[in-house]
Amino acid sequence: MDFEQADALNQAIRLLSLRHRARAAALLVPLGLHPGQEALLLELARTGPMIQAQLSEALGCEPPSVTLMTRKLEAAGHIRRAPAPTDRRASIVELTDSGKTLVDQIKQLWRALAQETVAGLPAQTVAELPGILKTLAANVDSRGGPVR
Amino acid sequence: MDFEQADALNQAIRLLSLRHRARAAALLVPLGLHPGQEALLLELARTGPMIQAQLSEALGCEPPSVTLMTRKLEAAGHIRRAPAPTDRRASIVELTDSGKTLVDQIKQLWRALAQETVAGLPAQTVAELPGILKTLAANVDSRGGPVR
DNA sequence: TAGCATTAGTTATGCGGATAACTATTATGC
DNA sequence: GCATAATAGTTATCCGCATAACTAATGCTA
Repeated sequence: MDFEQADALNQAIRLLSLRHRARAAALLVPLGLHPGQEALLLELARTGPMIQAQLSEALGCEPPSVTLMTRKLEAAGHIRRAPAPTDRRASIVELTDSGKTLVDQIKQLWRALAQETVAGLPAQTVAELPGILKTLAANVDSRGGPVR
Repeated sequence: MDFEQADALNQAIRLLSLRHRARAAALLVPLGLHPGQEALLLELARTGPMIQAQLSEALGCEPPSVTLMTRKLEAAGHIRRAPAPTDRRASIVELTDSGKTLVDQIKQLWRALAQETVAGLPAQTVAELPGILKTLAANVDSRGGPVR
């Protein structure tokens, strides 16, 4: 692969990242959320209460990031952190009622964003897209990827 | 589109963003660069000297971000900022010799990253990918996009 | 059981990127 | 020609996410 192709790909990924995040941010403003927080709330809605280490793994970000995000979401009243009964190091994170109603709103925005994102693409491409993107993400996964 | 599909897509985009950026960061460490800075240097290499407003437009980020990045890259000796002769508000940014040699190294990393990213995908998919990603990015472009 | 490695979480710090508010300069319309 | 709008850039502040360094608790093993 020559540099032109490589650059086109890397640049496209970078630009998509910026734009998709910016668009998500704009949609989340009415909910008082910042991009990244919606992923945490959706993960809790998907999987149920879990400890921060699991959140960190599920979200694909590092523990310190989870610490700060959970702190802010807790301050906003959307989640609750309770000490884990079996492990005094861990704290269990769960949605509050406020968080649950927020998740419903996020889900609607999420559908709108996805639809907007794939506008104008053939249905087959749209259907294949999540799989392709997951492959790409797995390929560059620093942990467990092609390196380690 | 139902929520499951929308969520799969948005989640895949978010994860790819994180992973691709993290992998780029790891590759750039030996060069003493942080992710995002390589894009600025590559843009200067592509287009030649330009003012910060043009950089902001080309990189798809806001002027304050360019201010900080150029300041750090200038402190590192990779770029130079000179007052524009025709417009006393603007400053022209250009690569130094150090920056030019750095760009050559970045280009190699860039090819390696792109190749690593698309590993295992059929050639046709790889060929179509930049176009697809650009379409996605354009679809969610907040400025000039489907909204304004 | 004593010692040590592992794990959960936090704090400190740094960068990219965003918005808001501001200054300085250039362009435009009357 | 002058007042006003538009543009280039900076500063301040916020958030996500990262690494490094640390504490506290758990698990394992000799």
